[in-house]
Amino acid sequence: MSRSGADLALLLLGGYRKLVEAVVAELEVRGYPDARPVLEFAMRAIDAGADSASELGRRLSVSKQAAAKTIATLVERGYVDTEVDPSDRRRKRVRVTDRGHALMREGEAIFDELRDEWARTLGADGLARLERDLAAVVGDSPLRVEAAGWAAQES
Amino acid sequence: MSRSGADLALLLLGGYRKLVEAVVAELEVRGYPDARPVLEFAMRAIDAGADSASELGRRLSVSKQAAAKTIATLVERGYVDTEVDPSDRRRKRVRVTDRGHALMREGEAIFDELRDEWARTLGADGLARLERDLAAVVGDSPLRVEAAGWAAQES
DNA sequence: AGGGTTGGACAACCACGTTGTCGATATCCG
DNA sequence: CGGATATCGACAACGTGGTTGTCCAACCCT
Repeated sequence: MSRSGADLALLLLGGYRKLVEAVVAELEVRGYPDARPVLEFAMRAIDAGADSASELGRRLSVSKQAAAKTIATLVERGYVDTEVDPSDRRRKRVRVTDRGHALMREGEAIFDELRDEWARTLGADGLARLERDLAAVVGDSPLRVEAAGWAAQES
Repeated sequence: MSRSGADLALLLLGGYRKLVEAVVAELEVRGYPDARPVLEFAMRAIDAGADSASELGRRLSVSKQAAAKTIATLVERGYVDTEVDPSDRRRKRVRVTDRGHALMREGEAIFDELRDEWARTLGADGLARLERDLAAVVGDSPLRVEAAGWAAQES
């Protein structure tokens, strides 16, 4: 029944976690043991044009330092590389590598499979309604992924 | 439209954050500047019978050490107190204080107000459907609140 | 009595975020 | 042209909420 507002929050969080944990787990199986949601979302933003730490920070509504750290681990893991911008030598241009793109493709595929599963239990129109209602209520607010610890450990 | 599975995840997370951020912000206004979601949820569990660190850890699907830390900060802030269990001197019984109960009441009230707001934009039946669908899809899985950093700073 | 299990404490660590400061470039403007 | 100002990235310290691992004391069972 879930009459309480707090339960509603938990339900929402539960849905998110369910999805994302499944994706991370499946990505691990498919050869990306170090995929983390933050990294996924950051790569999306980078690919969509946030090609520097400061810019990435802005897009993700996060400090540029946090963005820089994320980029550092992305580079470390080979999902992204950087080169100094010849037209502005302060900047380092960030680009998603082939491996990075491969990861993104896999991630999207898994996400979509999961969504299809939901569509199966809710009905296609049920899912559409869920998404519409959710969108109505949360608005198009900036993303802000983070949600840090949620699945930091594999367990 | 949000056709992608990843967007669905973001929508869910967005909903959760929207709710919880508002609650924390409002609690701050109402005189609980140090209320954190983890604390709220932990208090609920304690009040519902998880009266020791180990037990709380189990209920929240979290290590007993993590639970102990949470209890420590709860004690520090005066929301909870402990006493050794006379019938088992290893245990420390945890109990929510009056101030803790007050906080919980406020929190619930705010959560419910927010839920009412949602009901206003979605319609009562729309919200009910949302909750039902969500419950169907996430199941009655264990809570696992955490979602750590999400609002660690007040900004 | 004596061994296994459980509760809590302590320490080290990880992931992700924050501020603050700094030097090096770019840009704007008088 | 040249100096003030803004921006970029780096580094450091810290906060929050997790994780392991180890340890001792207390409990329970045979």
